Amino acid sequence: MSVSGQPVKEQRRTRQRAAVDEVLDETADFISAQELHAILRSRGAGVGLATVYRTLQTMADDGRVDVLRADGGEAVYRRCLREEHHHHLVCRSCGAAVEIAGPTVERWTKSMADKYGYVDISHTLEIFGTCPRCAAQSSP
Amino acid sequence: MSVSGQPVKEQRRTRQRAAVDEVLDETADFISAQELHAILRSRGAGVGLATVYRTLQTMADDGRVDVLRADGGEAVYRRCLREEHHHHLVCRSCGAAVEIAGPTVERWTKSMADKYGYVDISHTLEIFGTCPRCAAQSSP
DNA sequence: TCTGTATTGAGAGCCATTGTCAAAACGGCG
DNA sequence: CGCCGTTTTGACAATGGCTCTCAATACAGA
Repeated sequence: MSVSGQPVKEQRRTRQRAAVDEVLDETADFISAQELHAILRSRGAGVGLATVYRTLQTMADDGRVDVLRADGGEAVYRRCLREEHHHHLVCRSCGAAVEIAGPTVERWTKSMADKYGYVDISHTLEIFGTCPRCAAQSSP
Repeated sequence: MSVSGQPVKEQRRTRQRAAVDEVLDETADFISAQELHAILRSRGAGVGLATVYRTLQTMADDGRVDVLRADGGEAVYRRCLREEHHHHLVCRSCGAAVEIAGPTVERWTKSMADKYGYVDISHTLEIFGTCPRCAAQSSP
């Protein structure tokens, strides 16, 4: 996936999509579709849940947001700064994330795949931990 | 998780748990709880779905099976050969997996975490691709 | 064998996510 | 500016994975 360019079909500018975009811009942490929907709702912006899901999905397909699975398997989204492929160092407690690139890892996965004859490779790598701020709060 | 030892509480040997164990032994690929349940059912061994879930979950907690999330977020399980921490090269098409260890990666994630002050680190890394066998079938 | 406790299982329940489809919103065009 | 074909939306139903409930049942040690 996301190997080809971004020959995105349509893409009308609508109030709903703008709203979702806005929330993503303001949020530095990974959030779920449900949370995003709740924020919009509390903010008065009426946007249907289905629309939030659709929008996030489209954005994810286009590579405009990053997706990863929370512990329970729930999908969480985040607007990323760097366009290129990268990974995250995510705070288990507050969701704060740092984007990191790992040329070493990329090379390593490639060599492993080659070694075993696997083709059309992709990979997922996320690091979870407790960020400095949260760590400080729990043991002062 | 799985940092501490395995102070597993009880663990009675039951027909159901043995059945699940058996299927896992015979299966080299990652399979979902639902699939495992279907296999048991087709085999005549009556084991409730809830039990399959519970058993797999317990095994996962004890580190006796590895878990990872399929594309749709569904959890898939597999009995692993090596006890220590490792990763997988998984076939997107048939689920066949190769276990691989990556000292380089372990070191890298550790250094990244340190760099940003994150503590109590854990990480997930899985490589997906098409195995030689499946690749051969699709373009002969 | 007896007994206290761990385990099971059928089914209800929970929750994230997707499908449906008529009504509403876009945006290019005249 | 209003028209129109197409894209989007959204309320709600429907899926599907997974968990909870709790009475019935199967262990395992005495």
